[in-house]
Amino acid sequence: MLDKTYDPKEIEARRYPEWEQAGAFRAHPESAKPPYCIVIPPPNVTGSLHMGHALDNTLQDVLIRWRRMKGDDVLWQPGTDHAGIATQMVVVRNLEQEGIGLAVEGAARNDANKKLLNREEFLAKVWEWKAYSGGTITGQLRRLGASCDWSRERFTMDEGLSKAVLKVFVDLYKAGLIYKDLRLVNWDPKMLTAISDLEVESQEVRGHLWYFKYPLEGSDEHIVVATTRPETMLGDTGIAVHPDDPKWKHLIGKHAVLPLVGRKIRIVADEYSDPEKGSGAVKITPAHDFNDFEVGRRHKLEAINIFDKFARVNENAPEKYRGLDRFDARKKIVAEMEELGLVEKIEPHTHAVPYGDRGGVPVEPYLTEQWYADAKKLAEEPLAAARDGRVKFVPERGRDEFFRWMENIQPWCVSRQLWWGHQIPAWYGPDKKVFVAVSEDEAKVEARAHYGKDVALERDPDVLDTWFSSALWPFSTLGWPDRTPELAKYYPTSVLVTGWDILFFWVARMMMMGSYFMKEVPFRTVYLHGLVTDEKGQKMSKSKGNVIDPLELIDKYGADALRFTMTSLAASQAGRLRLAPARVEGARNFATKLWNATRFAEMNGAALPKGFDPSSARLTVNKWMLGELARANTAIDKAMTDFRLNEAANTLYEFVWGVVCDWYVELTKPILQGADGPEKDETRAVTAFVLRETVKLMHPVMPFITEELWDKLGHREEHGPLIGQPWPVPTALDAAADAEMGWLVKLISDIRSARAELNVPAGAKLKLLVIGGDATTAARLERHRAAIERLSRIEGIEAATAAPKASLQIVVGEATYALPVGEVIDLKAEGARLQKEIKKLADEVGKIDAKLGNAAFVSRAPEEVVEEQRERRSQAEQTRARLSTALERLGA
RNA sequence: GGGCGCGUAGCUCAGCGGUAGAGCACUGUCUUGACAUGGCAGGGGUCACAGGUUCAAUCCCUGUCGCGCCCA
Repeated sequence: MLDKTYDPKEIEARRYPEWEQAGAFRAHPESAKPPYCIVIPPPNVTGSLHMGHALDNTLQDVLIRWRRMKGDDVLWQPGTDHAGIATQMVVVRNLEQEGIGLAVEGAARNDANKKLLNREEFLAKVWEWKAYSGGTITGQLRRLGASCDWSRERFTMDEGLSKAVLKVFVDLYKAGLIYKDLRLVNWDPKMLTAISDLEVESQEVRGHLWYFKYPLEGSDEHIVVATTRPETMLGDTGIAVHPDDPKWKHLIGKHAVLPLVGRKIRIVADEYSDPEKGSGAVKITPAHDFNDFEVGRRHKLEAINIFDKFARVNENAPEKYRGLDRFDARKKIVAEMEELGLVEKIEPHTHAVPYGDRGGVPVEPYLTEQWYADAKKLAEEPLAAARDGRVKFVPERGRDEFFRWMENIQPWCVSRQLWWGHQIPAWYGPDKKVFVAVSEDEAKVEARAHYGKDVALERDPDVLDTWFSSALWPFSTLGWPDRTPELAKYYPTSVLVTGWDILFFWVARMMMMGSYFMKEVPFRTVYLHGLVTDEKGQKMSKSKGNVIDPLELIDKYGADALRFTMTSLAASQAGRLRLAPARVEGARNFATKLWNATRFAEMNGAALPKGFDPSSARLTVNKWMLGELARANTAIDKAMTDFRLNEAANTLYEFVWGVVCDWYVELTKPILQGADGPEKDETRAVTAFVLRETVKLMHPVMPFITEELWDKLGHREEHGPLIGQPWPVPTALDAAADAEMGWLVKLISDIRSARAELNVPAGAKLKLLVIGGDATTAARLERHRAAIERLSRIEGIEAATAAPKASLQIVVGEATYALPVGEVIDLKAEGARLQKEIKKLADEVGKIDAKLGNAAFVSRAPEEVVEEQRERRSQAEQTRARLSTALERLGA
């Protein structure tokens, strides 16, 4: 006997290891079954599960478990990401707590008392941290129920994947698609590394626009430039004005003298300068602004780098500013310009400032040599694949977003000045000549060939962008560059499930690398979902204190409840998915409901006879139930196929609660609790059958409770665990049974409503008099007598010619039903109720008449629509007429 | 500034040419032998606003307003 309520804790803790140890999650590349593969978006190895993971991985697991039951050879490829910059940051922060710093060149100014680690020592600490916390997130994914093939778990820095990274870098270099270049890069002065365009977030900042007067050479005149960044004037090498600007065009070709520095700078004509903005004249600092860099190049202006890597003023500036932080330098410069009377005015000004997404400080455009990948070239094939449908996006507008990004893509800066990551396989000779090779030995061979002798080589200290290795994930995890059976069978993978937020970071780059190295896009479908936010639509963050921890929800309501909630949340077209914790509670209640329905079945001897054939059912209620099951089955398959997982969840909810529990269980109680015989046997069998199939249909969404019930129902003994069972195939529908049950449900509902509205005491048992019922109705009433009596609290059903005066009356189909209530009834209230019903129907008839009276409607609308309106009118009118009769009789 | 998405019941959201739906909340009622984490019944909506297309618009088109996201 099942317990009264479902207790997820113990069951979840037991079931998961059981599956895993039985190898239920294993892929079988050797099998003849068709492949279905999803690669997990690898979470940060040292991270922990948040709501985004819970959503993303629930959706993947639902698809995976469904396809597994459908008979595919399923591989859900798990693994973790070394997450270079994020992990390095965490470890650095941890070390700081212990008073340990990094021995980064030039950084020691605040670190006098600190113990400093060199690269090797630091990496040892990171690996230590990984060993300590690396299992956390995979353990939490297990708690969620994720059925990944853990025997194949990979890590972006494990040996095989590192080998893939090296090969990719070297191959792309040799193909000219990776190159080193000196250009402006987004520099994070806190993390002390270059970052890619994508890692820059612009934020609106309320700042100022300073109007500086730059004296003209050999004149008392000034030219006024407006800037949001006064400190960069130390690196100004020119001034740009619009060629047609009447205010300044006469100065083109002349020179100004840069205040505080004394440098002579040229005034150039360039359309970049907007006469409407600021003063119309722009100071040009080629080394510290992307636009200025372009202007500088057009006019051959010198690029003077005035900052060091900490964004402190360097030796290229006048001595008194050296060593100042950029913001201190700003203050000092503004003060001095004011003293010199060179500040014309200062306006408040709101503008976008680029921030590093990790370091959280404004990034500095910084002139350095970095490694770049030719993203434009690599994007060609993915773009073609998206255009011709080799890769599909769900929802479709993902494709447009993808185009928008890929068609305007810039070179991808792949080098990072970090220690944690894949060190770039490039070695430099004494003359800085670079040798790119998969190993130092091979680099040496190349160097020997070049120099004609052995020389000392020095390896490039930089590491690769984290996304470089995750871009290879769909094939590196399958064994590439080796030609493994896994690679042959599972690539391209079936679907990639991820959030909109990493469409460019990750999805686009996987498509680039996959297309290039595998000659085929890495997945057939990209399924994108929104971001989970709190109830108010606010992004969850520690600082706001609105973080909902999925593990707490699992503790409180069970993993299945969380999964159900995530699944029913999934389809929103909005970019954000607001999570109301009450929904999780509702999902927990749903699990309890299913549990109790099973408990009911168990208590009533539901059991599946060997070889039971559902098509042998004779009772209308059972035939109908089996039809409803088939309907749900079909709807769920359709929803899953279309990636409308919320619809699958809603279908399950409505089916289990609204159909099985509310109606089938109640309708069959008289049979199950009545006399023994074939009807009882059949109903017990159908109940057991329906529950067995229901548990299968629910398994992808709620794996734990369903596996438990499957076992408790005794199926495990015979067939093994539920996770490996074949998915149900819908059976045929029975239209006659549907019609009859529709009638029955309406009859019972109408009686219940009338009773409740007239405040007939719930316990009062009334007689049901049938007036004007035909033979079909008589037969139906007879067949369902017990159910009607029980569900609508009736005692006795009899035919009659007219309703007694004091009775409730309802109309269902061709018959009128009277429930004599004697003194209990308030005749006025019953009259009002009937009048309300009549008015509703009359309104409907009126509306339909208006439609049918419209010649354009009748002639232009499709025939079936017109016919349907006529049919509805006739039904409504008949019912209205009968209710009017009933009302008259009440008054009589 | 450019692009996209969203404004539907008190709240969170489905629906997206032809009877407006769910969950939660709310009201009444019921401790009936599966379940009070429940049953039964009910109230609540000019589907943001204004035009247009159509026989017919919550749904398609245009514009306005509000909110959000992405890109500059």
